[in-house]
Amino acid sequence: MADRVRTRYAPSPTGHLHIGGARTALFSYLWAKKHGGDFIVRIEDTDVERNVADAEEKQMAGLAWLGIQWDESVDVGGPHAPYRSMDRTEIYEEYLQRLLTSEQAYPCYCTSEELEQDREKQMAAGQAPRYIGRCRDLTEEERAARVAEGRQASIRFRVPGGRTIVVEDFVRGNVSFETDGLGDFIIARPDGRPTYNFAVTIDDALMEITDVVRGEEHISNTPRQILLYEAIGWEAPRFAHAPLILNPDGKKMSKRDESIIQFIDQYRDLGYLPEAINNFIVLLGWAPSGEKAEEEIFSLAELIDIFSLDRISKAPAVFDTGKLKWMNNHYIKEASLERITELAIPHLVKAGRITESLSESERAWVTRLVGLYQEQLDHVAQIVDLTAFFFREEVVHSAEATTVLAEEQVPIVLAAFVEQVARHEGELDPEEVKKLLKAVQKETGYKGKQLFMPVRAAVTGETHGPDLRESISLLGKEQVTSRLNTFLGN
RNA sequence: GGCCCGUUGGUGAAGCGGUCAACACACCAGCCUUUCACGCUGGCAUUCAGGGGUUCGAAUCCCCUACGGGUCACCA
Repeated sequence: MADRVRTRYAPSPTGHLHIGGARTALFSYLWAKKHGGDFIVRIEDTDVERNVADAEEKQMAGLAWLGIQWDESVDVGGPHAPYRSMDRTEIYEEYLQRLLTSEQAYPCYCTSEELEQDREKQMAAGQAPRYIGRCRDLTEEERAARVAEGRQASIRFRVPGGRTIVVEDFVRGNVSFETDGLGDFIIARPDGRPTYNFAVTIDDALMEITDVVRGEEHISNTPRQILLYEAIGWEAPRFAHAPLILNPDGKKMSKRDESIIQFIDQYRDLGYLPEAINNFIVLLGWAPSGEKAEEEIFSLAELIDIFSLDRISKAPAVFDTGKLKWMNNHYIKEASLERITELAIPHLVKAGRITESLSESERAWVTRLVGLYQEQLDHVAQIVDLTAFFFREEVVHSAEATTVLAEEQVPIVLAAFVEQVARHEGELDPEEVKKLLKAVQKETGYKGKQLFMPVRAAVTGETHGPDLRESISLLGKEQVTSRLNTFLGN
């Protein structure tokens, strides 16, 4: 086996990049990079019926967005091309023939109906459903007879009986399986296309993958693959099976599950940051050790340094949406205002708040607007609702605002403020607003909440909100004046 | 049903024979602040699914039970 660590992420092109897939890819990537090795993305498209047209691009785009860079794949090529299973059929064919010739595999003529019946019988009898071996020891004549009947042959691997296969797993330690519980499994369909277990074994071996990282659902496939490696005379790679990811209810995440956003591009579209997603996802079933155990904010570079497969947990990981929000907010606060603004603009455009092409001053205005909310955003899309009052034609007063505005000093304070604003020349920058408010205070004698709350309530319609001076400044002289006058009935 | 695996607070999670059982999210209280948000400070498991054992000593090792999960496809 090559010394250089090589890992791979091998999705089937059936949909967008999923949380679970992203985690598997991340783990694989981190492990390879930690050892200065290679990370490969291979497309496992042997189930042609299920393949979805642009799923391959979607998967790769998702990885690219996360910053998970591959060294070899369908787009950049590499020394072990091609990287798409269905482009490798002649390779599988070669090994299939080899197994057939050595009688380690044999043609099976059973129909789906027959197999289904077998299964039902076994289930009814309380037995484990597995292939009963009807075609296992057919003579040449018997085979010829089935072919003459017009039956099609799939190819089964002849599982040796009475053996114990030990899977050496980074996370689970040694897990053993009895071959007697396996049953001969199909490695190629009647049309010659390999099944997953066969293709994955051939591909991993030929691509010199040293460490296979994948989800727990694959662990029971592993003994089959080990048997295949053995039959062909290859050394098996090391394995690491990551635990399942459960939804917040502690149930297995299903594709239809609506309690949780499952696809990476959905997070991207909502304004989650890739570094937050990576950081959150890596903690799904993995935890750092030693002094790093008390930390949980990690950059990709840092993760490459501290990640280790044997720190992956055996217990399922629960997707904690509250934690994700907190983490994304953390990264949003850390990001530059320019970057967050850039992400916010499309949302504001889509909501009809601003136009697509912004003049320099408009852009500066939007930047300040976003800056007002940057620290409280869980995800950037929230900017639309948060900034609603800036764009409304008429101020809508909340119940609390109405209460505040009923106080007796309100008309006096507001009238004084309108007057101050009207008398002011030039732009209303925050410092100016501060001075005007101060002047109102001197003039009317009202200060603190009695002064600020009426102004806030009348201008924004809310009793809560971001910095008042900046808000008023952003609203501009005209808007503030008209809103105030409307309220005062002028 | 067979075979594999898991089970620490409201939640995520560290812990690998001797700790007052980390840390974080959430929550509560206080501070900061014109409000909200942010931030800061403090509080929050006498107990590690339950029951047996091993040991001077167990969340940590062994066994049983319960619960949860994976898998037994011509899907990956």
